[in-house]
Amino acid sequence: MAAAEPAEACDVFHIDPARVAGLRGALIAPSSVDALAETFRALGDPTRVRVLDALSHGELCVCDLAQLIGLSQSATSHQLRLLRALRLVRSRRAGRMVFYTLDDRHIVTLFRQGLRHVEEAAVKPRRRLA
Amino acid sequence: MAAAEPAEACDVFHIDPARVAGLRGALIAPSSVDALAETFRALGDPTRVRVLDALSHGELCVCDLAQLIGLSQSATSHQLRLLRALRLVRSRRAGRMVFYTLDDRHIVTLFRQGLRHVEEAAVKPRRRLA
DNA sequence: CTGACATCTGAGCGAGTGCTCATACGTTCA
DNA sequence: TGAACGTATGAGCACTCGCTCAGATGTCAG
Repeated sequence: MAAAEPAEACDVFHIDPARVAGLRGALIAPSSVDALAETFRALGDPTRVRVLDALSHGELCVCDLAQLIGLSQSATSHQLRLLRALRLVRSRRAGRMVFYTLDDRHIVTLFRQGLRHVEEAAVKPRRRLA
Repeated sequence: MAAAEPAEACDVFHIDPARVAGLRGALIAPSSVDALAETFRALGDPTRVRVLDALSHGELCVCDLAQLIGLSQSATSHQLRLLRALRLVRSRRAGRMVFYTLDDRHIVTLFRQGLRHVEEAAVKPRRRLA
């Protein structure tokens, strides 16, 4: 456990070692970290936010969805495939059309919570990167 | 408003036009969409998830944080800069060291909500992309 | 001031992302 | 069966991301 690491950072911990040990155990498990990041990454694109937001109001076919958010049919289909793989949306075929719905209402909650953060952050002045 | 669009998708809406009109008004505003996506994108990376998760348990200096999550000091600093610009973390200098904290407890709520989705999705079998 | 330490920052590279274009697939209708 | 329609998919390209490396900045001890 205490093997020789790259030592890129300082050699020892500056805070209480006991607290560090406690922290190590309290951290989210690696597998959950990756799954969590994967989910958030899916929400981290304006196009997919629009897709999911539109679907949060009810079922839509690919064509209508594409027009609604101003995206090409192909691009919409590609995004839906990704969202479907992540189990964020679900598809249902009806004739030549395919209808999509949200597969998990948790997403709506995440959106609402995220919006709350965004709105609160909008009040304070945003810092610049450079 | 009803100008000639690229017409890449089908020419007309398939669902009730009235419902489409209602949908257009109910969608999240473009500026909010971008801000929301920007926030979620920040959470959509395993490294940043680890950083924020570690900080959710309390203040940490860059050095300790880097060691805790097994990342180089430089990479950690770069990520912290990004998170600071998004107002997700806040810094406090103490001598040569700089301590970081979460700047918004909403993030913790988002994590918890996200984990709930992840855990639920883990039960069902995941679909493949191809 | 000088050296040591903690952190920050810019440049640059390999990997990944989101779009378009062309085309294939599945369904309906004549 | 064949054409039309809605959707899905693969290839390719411009762009972005996250890391490392080298060096700058800021702080403290002697």
